[in-house]
Amino acid sequence: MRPDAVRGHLDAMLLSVLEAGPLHGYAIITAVQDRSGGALELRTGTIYPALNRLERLGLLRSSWQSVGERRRRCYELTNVGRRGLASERSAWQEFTSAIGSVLNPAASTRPAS
Amino acid sequence: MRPDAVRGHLDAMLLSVLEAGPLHGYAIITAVQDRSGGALELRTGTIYPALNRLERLGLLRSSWQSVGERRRRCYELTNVGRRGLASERSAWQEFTSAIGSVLNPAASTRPAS
DNA sequence: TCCTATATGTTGGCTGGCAATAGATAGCAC
DNA sequence: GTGCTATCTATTGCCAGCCAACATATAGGA
Repeated sequence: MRPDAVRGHLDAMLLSVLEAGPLHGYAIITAVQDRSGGALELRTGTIYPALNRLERLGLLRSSWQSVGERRRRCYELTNVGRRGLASERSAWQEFTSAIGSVLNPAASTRPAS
Repeated sequence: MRPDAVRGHLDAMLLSVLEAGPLHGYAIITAVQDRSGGALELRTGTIYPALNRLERLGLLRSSWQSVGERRRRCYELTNVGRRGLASERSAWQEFTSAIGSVLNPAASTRPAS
């Protein structure tokens, strides 16, 4: 998988892995990696700025937690974020449908060519 | 559809619309638009440099044709281009599969959460 | 005469993920 | 008790690659 393949679809993925409940940054990286079967390895320089941006936009909210001496910043969806996720999902559908129909046009639309 | 939605998938689409036979630049734009149901409107600043690059890489070959006083530059796939298209198609499958499984994880992989 | 469609091309700019870097805690193996 | 790895957060600057804007020309209809 090309490194910056997620370009344009990062927000959707971040919101999606947070749908089931709050996660901290490092856990988000491993969650995406797990869900994608190891295909997607997000970098810290990719997600931390993105998480900040999503929080600034009101799609996420964060809170610090302590585990021993460790500090974790946990992110969770807001209601705005939930609606954002829904629209990101439909945008993904439109996107794959559009590109997909160019790459593999349905035979029925080009009957005998 | 966001303007630069094709980012990273342009080559695949160009090779794909040329699979059935040679086309010139302007016809490629309308072909992509038609196949995508109007969702994708490529710009000249997008495809002409891309076509040149693909020719330089040996995936395409071009030839000038005249229609009256008009000059058209027709592009067609080389054998290298045909193999390139095949690998672009499988890359597209892997890509949609990876992102898709993050956006909509199969219920079976998270049985009762 | 003007507008639109057809046709090809270039230039500069911007977006956004990434590589590189930085630094801290924690646990295990040796 | 020393390294190595995993866990955890964060910033900076780069650059690939598509796009907007621009430039140019033929052709045909209103």
